[in-house]
Amino acid sequence: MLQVSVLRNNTEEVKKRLKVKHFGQPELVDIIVALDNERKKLQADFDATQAKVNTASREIGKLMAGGKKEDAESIKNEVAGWKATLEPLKEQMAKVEKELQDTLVLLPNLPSADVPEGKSPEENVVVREGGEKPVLAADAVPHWDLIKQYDLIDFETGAKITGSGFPLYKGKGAKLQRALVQYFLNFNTDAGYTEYLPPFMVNEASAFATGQLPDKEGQMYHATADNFYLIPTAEVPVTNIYRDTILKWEELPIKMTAYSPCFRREAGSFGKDVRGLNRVHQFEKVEIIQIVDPEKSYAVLDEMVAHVESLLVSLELPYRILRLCGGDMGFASAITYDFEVFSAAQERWLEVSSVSNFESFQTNRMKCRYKDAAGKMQLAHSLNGSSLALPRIVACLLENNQSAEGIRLPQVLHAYFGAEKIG
RNA sequence: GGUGAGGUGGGUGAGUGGCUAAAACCAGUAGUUUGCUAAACUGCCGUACGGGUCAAACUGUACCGAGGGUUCGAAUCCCUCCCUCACCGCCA
Repeated sequence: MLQVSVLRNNTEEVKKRLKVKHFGQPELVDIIVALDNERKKLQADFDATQAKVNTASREIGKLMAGGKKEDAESIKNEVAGWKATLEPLKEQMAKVEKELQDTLVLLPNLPSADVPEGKSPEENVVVREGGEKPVLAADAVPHWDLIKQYDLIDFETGAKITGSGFPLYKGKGAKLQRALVQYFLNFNTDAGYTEYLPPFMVNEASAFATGQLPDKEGQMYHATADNFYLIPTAEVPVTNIYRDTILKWEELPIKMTAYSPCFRREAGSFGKDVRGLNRVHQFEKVEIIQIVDPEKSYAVLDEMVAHVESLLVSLELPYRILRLCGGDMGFASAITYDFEVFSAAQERWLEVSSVSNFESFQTNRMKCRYKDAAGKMQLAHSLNGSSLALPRIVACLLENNQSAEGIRLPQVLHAYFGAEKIG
């Protein structure tokens, strides 16, 4: 959520930047400022009258104590008159405030100055590529065939148990998941991130704070009996650790990592895009999250990008890093880098991580603040990234490393998996 | 799920209708003093939204789990809900 003060003081600049995100309702900015003006005016009126009531009430107390009952009664009558005017003011204020709030949450975060212009994924900018695309044998097959061949995942039974998009990992397939999660978590804790294992369902307040509500309600599974949402990413519960919190300056940066299953309804899409592990409703992911001093958030962003990159390098996968263009960015993000790995058998890039700086967009919703060196209250900045989402990593590991002798695993996984190859 | 107790500021904790934004203590912070691996004393020390100011000072309103209600006036009384703790039940 953007701060009204920002909209008020930089109205034109805000509209200009919203345009980079291809946001369709720039007029909301003016509406919000107008609503806020109205809010202020109403509050001034209300406060002045309430002050009179408070003063009179104290007076009544003194008069009663002094036994001057009649004087007290006459003031009471006066107070009753003021209070009558207070009621409609209060209602009006609540109405305007709600309208202001409801409108404010419709505005996406402003893209940072580094965000490239563009509307669609084709306009994302490739920042760099790394690793080497393997040259596969002529009979190389996509991961869904390899999964069958080595009996790693049973999609059909997963569909029977729950529905399509809920894979049932089996045998070495299941063990590979465990190995990857372990490896990723250790990689992150070695870099100074504190490990958490969060709840996998969250309440409404938490879903709102990180921006899933009201924007993406339909994308989450909703347990209506208790009004809980299944998390689409560990970002939601973990970032919410610091909801309604005032941090001390020295506590920053806060670095957290967490494994969680991720649940996504993701309606739409078809065909090749959704085959095998390309798109599923439940998948495993390890996430990294930081809450930092605003001055340092862009340096931290670079650090997180480098961290994820080194993780990919260690997996010996060909990858590329994209800077998303305005039109392809998420609602809450100020800048996003996507990581994609090359799936050699499908001959396409698959997204495996997304590292974003949210600046104060989430922390403003969450009321996550800190006291700076001068003792002044400031909103912290929040960032997060995947390190990494498993399904597509698995798809690429399988496809890129297939051979007549089985699937070779990168060195770093040997100890975790207990073998050097599958098959 | 049942019964009971309780939810007050960073922490402990007082406060059962007005003089309480809220005692006291601890922590924190600024300073004084003595001096030495620290002590003593003094001041300051919640948040939000307004007004005010270059910025302060100053000032208004709200907030004592959340939301309603009673009252001229509520942390304090009433109602609903949430949460925590204890015991019981059920259960991995």
